[in-house]
Amino acid sequence: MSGSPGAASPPALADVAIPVAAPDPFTYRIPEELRGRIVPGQRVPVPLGRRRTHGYVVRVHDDPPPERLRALGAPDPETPLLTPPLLELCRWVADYYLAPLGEVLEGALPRIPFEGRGRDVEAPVQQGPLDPAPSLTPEQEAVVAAVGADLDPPRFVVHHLQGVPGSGKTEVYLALADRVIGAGGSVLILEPEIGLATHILERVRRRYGALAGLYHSQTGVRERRATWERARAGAIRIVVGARSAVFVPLERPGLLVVDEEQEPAYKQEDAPRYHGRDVAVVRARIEGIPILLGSATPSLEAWWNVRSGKFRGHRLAERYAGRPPARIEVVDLRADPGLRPSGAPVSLFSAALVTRIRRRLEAGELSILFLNRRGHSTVVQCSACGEMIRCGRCDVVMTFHRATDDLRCHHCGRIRTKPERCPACEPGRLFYGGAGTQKLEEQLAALFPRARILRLDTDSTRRRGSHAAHLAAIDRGEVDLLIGTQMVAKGFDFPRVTLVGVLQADREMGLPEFRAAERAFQVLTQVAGRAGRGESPGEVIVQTMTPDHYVIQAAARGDFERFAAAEIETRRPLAYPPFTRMAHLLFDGRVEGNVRNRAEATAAALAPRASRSGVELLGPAPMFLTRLKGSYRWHLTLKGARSDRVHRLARFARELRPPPGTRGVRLQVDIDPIRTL
DNA sequence: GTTAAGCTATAT
DNA sequence: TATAGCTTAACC
Repeated sequence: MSGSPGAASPPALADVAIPVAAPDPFTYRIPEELRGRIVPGQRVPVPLGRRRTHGYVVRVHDDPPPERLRALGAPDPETPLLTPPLLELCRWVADYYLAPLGEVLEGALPRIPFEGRGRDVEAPVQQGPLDPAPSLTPEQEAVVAAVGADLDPPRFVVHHLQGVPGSGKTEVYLALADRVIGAGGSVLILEPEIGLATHILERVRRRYGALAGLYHSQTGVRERRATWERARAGAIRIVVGARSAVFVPLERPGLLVVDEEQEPAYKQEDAPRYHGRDVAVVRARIEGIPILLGSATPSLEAWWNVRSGKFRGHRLAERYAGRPPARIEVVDLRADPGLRPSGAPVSLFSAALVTRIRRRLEAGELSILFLNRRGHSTVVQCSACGEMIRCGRCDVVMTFHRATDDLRCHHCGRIRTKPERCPACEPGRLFYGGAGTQKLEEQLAALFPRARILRLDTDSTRRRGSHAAHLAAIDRGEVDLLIGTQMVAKGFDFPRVTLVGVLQADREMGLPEFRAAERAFQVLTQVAGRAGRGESPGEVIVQTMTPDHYVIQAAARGDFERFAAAEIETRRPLAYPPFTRMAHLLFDGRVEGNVRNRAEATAAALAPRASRSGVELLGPAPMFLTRLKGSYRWHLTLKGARSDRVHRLARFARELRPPPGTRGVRLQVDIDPIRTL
């Protein structure tokens, strides 16, 4: 290459990240006619092997080229799809989560057709007068003032708002949004799931009309692209969305909000396995703007960061309109009079719960009964030989479904017709044990034959639109008893609910994961928060076999501090997060021996490096769900106080060449894992 | 992701 | 010995 220093000719090479599972970008030649017109962030057509595909320019340069070099095509569109800060953010995601940059970029952008000059789609302008901003409580004002201080001039600070359910966190977000939008900036609000994002958007629309936009993976391609383009152009100034919205371009970004920051749904479970909340924090840092994380039950990590001064913490302790928090009563199922000698409850209901339900029915109020298990019977077992009906592809028992009169695997979806006799010992009779929402519905109907019962779980809301239809029926007052899985625990605001019954609180704490207790506390608090949002005070009954457990005790008192203080002391001696960072290595394949071999070989290669760098290596061990969808699963966990060292070891493991005897085994690396079952 | 090359189990 | 069926490595 000629390189006369003064008259620098435009670079001749471009690194292009292609959405394939290749770890590094590919280098292409920039043809003469495109020299000087190629910049990072552009999408370009490129040849790869014998086909033509597209990629994203991530760097232009004149470094020594690789042996083989092919030419890229004209960028389309010419305007880069990624602004420098978003490209930097995607680079960080690819590097931190060990994902190919091309795949990160592809996932960060909506589908934009080639040659399709970004025609601006008209926003649906419906809308009469907009809602005025309500006046805030002094508590809310104080938070707005504190966060607001970092808006102008903008400064990267992580704020954390802990507010009891119903304390008006959303109003705080919107008051801050008012300021940002008033000053010509834009705001991004992330919600953990699509349903919540849609729900919040309705509120935001009433306030900002066409300035508001919704963005998530299930909005149609057209709408998704339209929102993306309008946000980039500054026509939409407040975007509400789920995880993937963290990559939406914003004109003059002024504030990021992550609502319900503790929700595990922020973690994407397939590659790239990023955490929406954590990526949002990095984006705020890159953009140099404040970010506000909100929660009723903060993640232990966030709580710890507030304590250690890394985040600025704020509180909302009062419930809206001075409503008292629901009264929570813990019922010890072991002491219930209706127990069998074996200790198993005869019915799912304690006498206390039945009394309360009856009272609410008489008063014409709505009760929610929470059981986090769908289906009818969670285990079908032979009463003669003890054999349980298992999936065969997964290492789990199958659940009996009454509606379809069959058995289903909740992990792979396999359906098996209901056997009349035990498949193992023939004469044996089958016993339908364990309760899901369908059995609960049955027992409830037997107890209260005149009550109007609605069951809300993934089975009853599978059909498109049925979820909304059910919610509408509740709104119209056509339901007396609402049964549900965690679907009923989140976000929705039914003023008529005055009683919440938690059927099996212990269910939530049994999983062999270090976050099980945290998760249980969050779910219990959330579901309890559904009670007493209207005029009448609420009441919560928590049925449990372990009334003294610290999770139950703290949840019953609505005392997050008490929970966190206890939980942190269980994590400290075991060196779990927030004291450490983790990386999870999952090996899976059809041949169990090979899976095990690869896990063991990887562990052997990692062990000396791990001990040298102060990282703890757990395993190899078969996973809790050892077999899933026909694959065997083993895992290794890396745990250490230094994030960079844990990360480096995970990268090393990924780059290891699989030794012989490990054919057909896949390795999935998960940084900061949430689920490790 | 896609493709071609390489390898193994199984048919011929 | 041929071939399908699957895994691996490379793609710039």
